[in-house]
Amino acid sequence: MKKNMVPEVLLERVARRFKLLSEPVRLDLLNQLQARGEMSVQELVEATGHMQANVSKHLGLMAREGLLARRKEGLNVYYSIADPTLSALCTLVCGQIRQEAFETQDMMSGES
Amino acid sequence: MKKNMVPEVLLERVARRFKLLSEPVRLDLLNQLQARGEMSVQELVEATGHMQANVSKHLGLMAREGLLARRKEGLNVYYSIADPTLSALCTLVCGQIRQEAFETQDMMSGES
DNA sequence: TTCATTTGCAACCATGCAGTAATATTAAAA
DNA sequence: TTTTAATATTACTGCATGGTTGCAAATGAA
Repeated sequence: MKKNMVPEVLLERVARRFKLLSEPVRLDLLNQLQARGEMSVQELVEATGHMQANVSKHLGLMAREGLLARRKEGLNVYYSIADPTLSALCTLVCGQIRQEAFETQDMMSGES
Repeated sequence: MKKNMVPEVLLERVARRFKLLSEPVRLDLLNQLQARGEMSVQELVEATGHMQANVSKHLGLMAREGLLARRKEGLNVYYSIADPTLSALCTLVCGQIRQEAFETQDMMSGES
């Protein structure tokens, strides 16, 4: 019997939210925005070294899904983090991964 | 220039961790394990209604990636949650999604 | 031994999606 | 107007992976 039912639609929404965070390029973009605040597409392209079309695609997706806010000004489009839980999520996962790395003597360095 | 560099390998590990949580079936299994503790494959099949081969596949993957612990006893194999941050992650995302649903008058019911 | 139960594995198919190149769109500047 | 810059979109390719089927392996019971 099905117990502890969670509505199918909620499972799917949660899964889709996690899926947005399951790409290194998107995490890289989010990390930049977290550290430097609102940035234009061009700034993000320069900061991360990824191709413009790819950056634009990922930013547009994250904005459509509610993770980012979008503001147009002249030729530039500025993106910023809109989901207040993002940093907490990444901090949790980063911490756990560092912990696992520590336990297996497989150390890593760098900021979250 | 690349600023606020995060090691590529860390980005990939974080992405892979989020990816594990980006499937409704896996979230369903984790939810059962969170609510009822250690369970056998068969119990999880009955509790969720998914096919045995599919459940086994997802459980094996999550165990290999460190999310679950695996214990064999006779014919049965028991899985349990090994990553202590899982419930916090799901709670954060569920809460945010409920908040967004509330803000858009698109209410949902059910437990996390 | 033979049979039944539980679990895992291999092979297959279909879908999704990341990356890229080329082009389109928009807006400002000359 | 023409040109230039910034961003988005389209079409395409290739790869990863979720679901299924069928079977194999392991274990215990008859």
